[in-house]
Amino acid sequence: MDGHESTPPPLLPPPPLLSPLNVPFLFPSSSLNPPLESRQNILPDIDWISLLSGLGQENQVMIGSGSSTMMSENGGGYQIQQDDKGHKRKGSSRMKKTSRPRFAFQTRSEDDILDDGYRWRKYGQKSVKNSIYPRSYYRCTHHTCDVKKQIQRLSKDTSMLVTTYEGIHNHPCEKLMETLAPLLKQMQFLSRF
DNA sequence: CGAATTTGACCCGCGC
DNA sequence: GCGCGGGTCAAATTCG
Repeated sequence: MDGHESTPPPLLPPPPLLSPLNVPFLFPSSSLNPPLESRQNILPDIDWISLLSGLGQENQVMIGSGSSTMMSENGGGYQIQQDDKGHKRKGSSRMKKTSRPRFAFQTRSEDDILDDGYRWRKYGQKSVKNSIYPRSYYRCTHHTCDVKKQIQRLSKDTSMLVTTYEGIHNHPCEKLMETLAPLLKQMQFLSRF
């Protein structure tokens, strides 16, 4: 029996903001904190809080680069969608029927696995219709966390990767913490003066 | 040797 | 009811 019926409280913003590492057009540099200017250029102001709090309804968010609204061929944009059309399996022990927040976004990446700071375990792979590439299914390895994600490459534009997150992490991002730890220590040290 | 991945089987919803 | 498509399970295998 898989007795985690209660859905964990959302603690973190959705992954797209935390997952710039291998996505050059999101944040061109390896820096975790790019200058505000360039960030706004690519990523318009998003009210993630209200976005997350409105999970009861259907939501769709599209983000384009600059003034263009749609994701385009020039490699300058990406697209975010959210929906909560959770699939249910009644009477089955396999899945909960609770609908969970889902975020889908496209990234332009050569790498099949984009490093978003969380640790994932692959639990399935399926070939999908109308696509020559298979879809991969991942689950967050954190014991208390039930977040899933699917990754699929577009057959139309093979450099595009579609990532769909389902659920919200109820724990901090390990790699991010790892990175920030020495920084925080130094800040603590400096703040004593 | 434990953890992660692979992969075929299985399950379920949906359209016809 | 049946077949198809998509999602998950779990045993076998690989990896670190």
